[in-house]
This record gives sequence, C-alpha cells and structure tokens, in this order.
Amino acid sequence: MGRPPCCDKTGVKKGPWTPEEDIMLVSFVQEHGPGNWRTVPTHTGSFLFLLDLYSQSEFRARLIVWLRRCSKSCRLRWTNYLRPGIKRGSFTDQEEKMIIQLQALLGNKWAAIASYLPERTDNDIKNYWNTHLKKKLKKLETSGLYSNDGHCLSTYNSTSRGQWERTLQADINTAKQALQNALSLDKSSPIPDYTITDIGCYPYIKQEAKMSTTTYASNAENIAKLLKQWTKSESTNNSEQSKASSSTQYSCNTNNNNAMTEYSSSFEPSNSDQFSQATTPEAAGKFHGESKREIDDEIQLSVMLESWLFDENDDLLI
DNA sequence: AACACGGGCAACCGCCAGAAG
DNA sequence: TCTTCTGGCGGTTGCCCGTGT
Repeated sequence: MGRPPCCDKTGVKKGPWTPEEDIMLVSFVQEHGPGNWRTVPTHTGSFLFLLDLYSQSEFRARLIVWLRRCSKSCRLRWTNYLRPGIKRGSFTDQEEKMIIQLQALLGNKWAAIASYLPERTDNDIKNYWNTHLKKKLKKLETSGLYSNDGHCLSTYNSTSRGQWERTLQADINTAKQALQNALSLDKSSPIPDYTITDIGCYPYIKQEAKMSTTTYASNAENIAKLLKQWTKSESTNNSEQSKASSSTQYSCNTNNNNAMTEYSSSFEPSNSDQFSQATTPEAAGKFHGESKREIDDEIQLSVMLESWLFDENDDLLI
C-alpha cells in the first residue's frame, strides 16, 4: 500500500559530500535532468554507482564510486551547491539591500526571497541573514539608523513610503526579469551547455578557471576529462598500492597545458588525503557503523569491478 | 606554540502539502 | 479513499577555520 520507499534508509551516508559524489550527481542530473530525485538512488543502485562514459565520451573513462545518499540529500546538494547559475561569494550591496527589503516585506520566507535573487539559494540567503544581516541591522537599530519594519533610515529617511515601495518594485521587476531570462534559457535547452563562468558554484573550480570561456558541456564530456585525469593517477597509484584497496585518490597534474588543467587543479590538494580516506568503503563503513561483513562484501565487489574495468580499459585510459 | 573561542556555512532535521500507488 | 512517500521549506546543528589570548 502506498508508495515504495525511494531507497534503503539504513546505511544512507551523511555528512559532507566528496568530489566523487558530486561528479556522480552532476552527471546524473546532466543525463536525466533535475527533479527526478526519486530515481537517483535507483539509477545509482543505492549502493554502487557505475558511471559509464564509455559510449558517450571520446576519453572513454570509467569510474566506480560509491553513492549512498538519499534522494533528499541529493536534491539539497544540487539545489544549494551544484546547480549551474549559482553565484557564490560575498553579497553585493544591492543584493544585501534587496534581502533586507524583501525580508521586511515577506518575513523569513527564504525561498520566496531567493526567487527574486535567482543567483542565490535560499540556504545562502538564510545563512547570510542569520550570520551577517541580523547583527548588522541590530547595530543599526541600536544606533537609530534602521527601523524594524525594514526601512534603512539613513537611506530612506527622506523618501516617502510610496517612493520606497516603487524602488522595491523596480528591484523586484529587475529580479523577475532575470529569473524569466534564466527560465527561458532552461526552456530552450533542457540541459543547456554551461560556460565555466556559469558554474561558479562548483566548489572545486578555482577563481582563474571561472574566467575561462571553456564550455561546461552537457554531455558529461568535461566530467570525462576530469575523470580521465583522475583515473590516470588512480591507475598509477594502484600499481604502487595494494590492489585490495578501492580507495580513490585526488591528485592533480597541473602540468597539463590544456583545459583539463583547470579541472584537475580545481580539486583542493590540501584535502586530497582527507578525500581518499573518506571515500574508501572502509571509511564509509566506519562512518555509518556498518557491519564488517557488509563492508567486506562491498570491497570485494568494488575490487572485482575495478580490476575488470582497469584491465579492460588500460589501453583507453592512457 | 598551544589552546580557546567565535564566525561562517554546508548539511541535517522535522514539518507540511501534495502526489503516487 | 486511504496510506505512504516525495519534494519543498524554515530552523537548527556541528564542523572547519581564522583569530585572539
């Protein structure tokens, strides 16, 4: 009776997302589009996700990683962090002003406020409000420069309420226009090609990379590029390390002179160890308190698949 | 140099309305 | 029609890192 659950709730991974998981999620959304969160755990097999780019990419990279996130977590990660078009970094004065005005008008309706700031997520706005603006306004309030109904007296003292509302309406119209533009782009191309500047949200892409006009292709080609570099270092590591380990390494070859440099160097080198630890099935198991047997089974399966893939694709992975 | 503290932010939690079976 | 689940939302937590002592 009723809907079947989307995924096995026991053994679902929590905590910070790893780059591997992000790659998987991005590639999934690129293939299936956002909004199918219920199918994410299905398509990723709940426990094992095999990202097969063999038929899609000239680089023919294959990757095994573990995704044990519930659909809700996937949706949240996508909407708050990975979704193209998200602007990160400090808020501009204009944005700040708009948030203050809209908060005064709408209250703590962060989603509604975020709809007028298409480049910002509700979570970001909420965080910014709680950490910055609340204090700022309190200060202003105590100094008499701000009234608690959302009017910054220093700015609006001389303007009538009608003028203030017109200003706000103009701001809202501007934001609406921006939103409509964004939506019309979505309509024309369900999975648009994003330039690297459009994915400024992507946390592993350094500032200089954002300046590039390199296309962030919709067909996972760039992820394939990234994986190519990644699997290359992985296979090198495998020859040196025990084959029983299914851990993944993030090493960056910044000597490459092509676009790949931007992607590979985008990973945080300082965290590479942390990532490799966190992404081993052992580490994941510890994290979730899984039984040793389950972990061993997963390791075995992973090792089998991994050896199969690397053996088969040695000639393809350079 | 070591420790304590606080700020910032990603991610989780719990609730609700609506959808799906 | 009822039950169960998803997706969306706001509130809250906890970790990481920078700064002060």
